[in-house]
Amino acid sequence: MSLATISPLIASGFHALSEPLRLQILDLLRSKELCVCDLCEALGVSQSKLSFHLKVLKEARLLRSRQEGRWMYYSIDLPQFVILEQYLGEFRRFSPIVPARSCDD
Amino acid sequence: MSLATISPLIASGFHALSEPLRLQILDLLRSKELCVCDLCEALGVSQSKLSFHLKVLKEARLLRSRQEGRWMYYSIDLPQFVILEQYLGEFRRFSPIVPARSCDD
DNA sequence: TTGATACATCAATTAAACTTGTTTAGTCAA
DNA sequence: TTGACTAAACAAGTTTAATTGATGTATCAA
Repeated sequence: MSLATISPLIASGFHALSEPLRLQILDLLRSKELCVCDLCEALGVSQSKLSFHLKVLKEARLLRSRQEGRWMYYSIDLPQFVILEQYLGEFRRFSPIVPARSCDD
Repeated sequence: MSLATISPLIASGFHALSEPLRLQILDLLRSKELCVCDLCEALGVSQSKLSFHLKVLKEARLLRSRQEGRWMYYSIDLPQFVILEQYLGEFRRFSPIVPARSCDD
């Protein structure tokens, strides 16, 4: 993967991950999918607020949604996590072994 | 690593990574350290603007700086990249194999 | 000491993100 | 149908982040 051509999805992915509440949402969804009302209750935030952040996560392709009756279930959309993980991993390939210079820190 | 207790550094790390210009800066620094004027010239942005973004990256511990005479050299600070990479990797451990459900996409 | 260079910081403005309350649309049971 | 419920969409207002231009500090060479 060339880092010179940075996909807009990369930046928006990291942006989606930059909010504490959104990280909490992802944490809750790690093991199982949940509907919005479950998340609302678990996080103690308003539905409207949650809806905004779920939209950010979904547009960054970190979440997918599935409707079942009147409930909307959200779950982790793994591929984009892998892409972001690999993006960060690229930095290891070109940098000296950790820690770089320990002599004069 | 428990995801329930989210370090502020995690969120600020992802925040620092959420800006296209900051990603470009990191890209330029992947293979070698550079001084601010090198980055200024390579990116075609004002020194003041660059200084602001370098500070964001440094506060997120993605960059380190080293002064040599009147030049300030910036370079990748790898450990935090590894931490963020591992944070993303945790999501793979609990989710089904990629791709999750390929039947009805 | 003077002037030039390299960079950081500040204050003011602009832009983007987030919050909150309300409205709209879809689902389901009675 | 009606009414209760769930979630998305919308439209404020508020907060936070980014940009710009000017100023400040340190280094170095003349």
